[in-house]
Amino acid sequence: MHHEYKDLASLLKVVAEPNRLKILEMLSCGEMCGCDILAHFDFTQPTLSHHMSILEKSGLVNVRKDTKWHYYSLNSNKKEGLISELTQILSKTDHCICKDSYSNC
Amino acid sequence: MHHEYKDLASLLKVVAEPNRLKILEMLSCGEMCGCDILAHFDFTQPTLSHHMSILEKSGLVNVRKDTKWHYYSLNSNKKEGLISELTQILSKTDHCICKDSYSNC
DNA sequence: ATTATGCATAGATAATTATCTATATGGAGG
DNA sequence: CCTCCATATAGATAATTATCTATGCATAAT
Repeated sequence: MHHEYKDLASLLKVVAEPNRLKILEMLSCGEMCGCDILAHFDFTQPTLSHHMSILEKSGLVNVRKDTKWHYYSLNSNKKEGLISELTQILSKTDHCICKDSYSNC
Repeated sequence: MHHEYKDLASLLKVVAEPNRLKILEMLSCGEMCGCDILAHFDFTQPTLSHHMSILEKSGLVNVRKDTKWHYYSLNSNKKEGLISELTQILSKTDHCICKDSYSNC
């Protein structure tokens, strides 16, 4: 399995969770701190911390730490990269795996 | 949690797997039968059957059954719906959750 | 008829993960 | 110094899932 698929799948996995999708949508409006994000959910603070950590590690979300508060924001470059990679892999292209020499289709 | 997030997350989960991503890319070139798809992978036939079943149920892939063979193809409408929904949820919009009355951001 | 092929199903297993409670850390304000 | 508040970490658990082997079933080919 090529890195291409694994890497994109990993990033998609980050996004493929309803709570994280909602968080990302909230951040599309602008920067928010953790406690304000938490107010929109039913789960506990450690669970939010878990989700934010995953979003952060993926690169989709940036953090700005101001003393007590952590301000999260959407990384637009990463977001656009995700969408364009997904779009490309699902679209008919000349360098599709089906065109290579190992293929018999 | 609104249906919107759950539904989109479910569809993203289908796509967030390296082998299924590769299958979808292969199908972007056109229809393929199961055995030809299998030839591109190291896993066993029941595993492919599992992945194709998930792709089929999601609506991303259609099947045409011709006697012994099952010919799989990409459902372009579903594909485009996925990309547009993801794009929209990650973009700043007027009807973002942050704009509603329950929000304090 | 018998064998080979394409695909599905059943059942088991190991890995991942979303969640919880309990606790720690670290800054703000009295 | 002590108490609140925002966040992180540790450890446990239940659910999901990608994979395997074994087997069944239908059609094609000989």
